[in-house]
Amino acid sequence: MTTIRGARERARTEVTAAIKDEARRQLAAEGAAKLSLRAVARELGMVSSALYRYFPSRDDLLTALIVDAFNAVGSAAEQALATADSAGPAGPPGPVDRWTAICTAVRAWALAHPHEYALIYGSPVPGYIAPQVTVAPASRVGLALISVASDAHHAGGIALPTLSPELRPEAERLAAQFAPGLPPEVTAALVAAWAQLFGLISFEVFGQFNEVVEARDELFTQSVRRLAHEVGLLATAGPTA
Amino acid sequence: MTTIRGARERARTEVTAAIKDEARRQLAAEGAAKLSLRAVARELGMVSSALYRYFPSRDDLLTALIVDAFNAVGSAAEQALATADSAGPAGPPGPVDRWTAICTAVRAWALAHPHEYALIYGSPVPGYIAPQVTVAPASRVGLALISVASDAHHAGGIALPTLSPELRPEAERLAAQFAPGLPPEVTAALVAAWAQLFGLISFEVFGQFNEVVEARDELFTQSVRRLAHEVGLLATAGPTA
DNA sequence: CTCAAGCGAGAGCAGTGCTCTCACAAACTC
DNA sequence: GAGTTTGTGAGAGCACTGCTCTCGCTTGAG
Repeated sequence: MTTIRGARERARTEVTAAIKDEARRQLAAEGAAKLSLRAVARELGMVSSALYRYFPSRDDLLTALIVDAFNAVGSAAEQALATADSAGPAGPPGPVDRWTAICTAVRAWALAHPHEYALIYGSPVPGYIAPQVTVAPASRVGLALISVASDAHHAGGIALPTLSPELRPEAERLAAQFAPGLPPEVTAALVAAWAQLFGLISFEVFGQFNEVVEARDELFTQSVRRLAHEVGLLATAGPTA
Repeated sequence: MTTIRGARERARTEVTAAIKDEARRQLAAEGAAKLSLRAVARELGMVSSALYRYFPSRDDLLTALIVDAFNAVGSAAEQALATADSAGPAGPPGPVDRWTAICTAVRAWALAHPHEYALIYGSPVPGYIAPQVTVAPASRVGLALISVASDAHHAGGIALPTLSPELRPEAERLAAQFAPGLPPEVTAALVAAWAQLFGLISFEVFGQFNEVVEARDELFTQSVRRLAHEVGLLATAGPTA
């Protein structure tokens, strides 16, 4: 896979990585709106036009950063789930704890990288339309949440939420498309919980809780457990028990 | 109050309104990032430097638009609550219906004004710090939600949610600061529901539901009723019954 | 060894927010 | 009513921005 193809290609990947690193630095310092190609080039000791050899436009640079951010938060979620499953001193964790592990990891990543979080879960850039390459990385967190519900379901550790008749067709469509084998009651609740989870995180990251909520850890933890309950997850019963 | 002070002041308020109108038009067309003072001035037939007589900087124009947006969504919420209370063919509406009226109105406003919504509930502008004048308009939706819970509580139509011991001190602080007379169990759940409500709306407005959720009306309605239930609101019992 | 491809430098275009000075006109004072 | 203060618009200019184009140099493949 990573066969060295020559000095030129190696230099190219190195410069590409350096550009993205510097861009990420400016992103963290000033935000996406003030990300300037010229400033990146200046900091890297090259001239602005040279950057266009690596990224055809500013939006393409942003796309690369968006994909990286989605992958970062996605792998944070996946790793949190993995370590929660492995480091079990008292047996395998229950579905609620697995759910909480993912949510907590996403929140921690968001608080550690607010500008990258804003890039992917904040206001969309006006003319910018997310290219197809972003959808797979973007769905990693959602898939992790689905897997928790799916494992719990197969282990019998799930209680079906109520589902209004109006929402049932949509729930069945969602189940068929994203979580085959999961009851529609669960998938509908899952999608809602997914959005509400990011509502909690966004309000904290974007400062809406400033001067309002102080004990944010505690509020988040309680809310996430409630969301798990809404989805139907039960505190007892390990994923494979 | 609005005594006409002379032609000069009248012209000033007129021009100020025209600038904000044109800026709002550009906001709706292109988004906040592409809002250009020069373009606004061009459209209004004046020179760019003249705009600085009315708004000291681009950020000040944005602040004015932000305040207007908060007031717009706030009054939409308040009016929705008022009409829900007045137009009752079958007696006064229950707390859940009052809650749903507010949430639905906020969502409708957000979908109708996506860029203004992004301005106030999306990623914060990097260097921009919300001045004090924004906090009162910003809290109107929250206050409307609180009033629904408060009315229900005084009418005995509320069921106390569970409250973890870790969150209790914060909940009591919130109750004392924002909703005197409301039980801490309710205020904690209320704040969480507030954030989760905007999570649902933001995911829809910002396109996170694209290619995922189709029946958004139904999902929103069910989720909002669940949130009302989480806060402790009961479907029965009118606000003053 | 040759030659096309990749690359950086530089100039340049159209646009941006913002500052400054200058001239004019309205509004207030005496 | 004359004179002065104050608000206002126009214009030039500064330091930026994203982006395009051309020009040479270097590199690696044929």
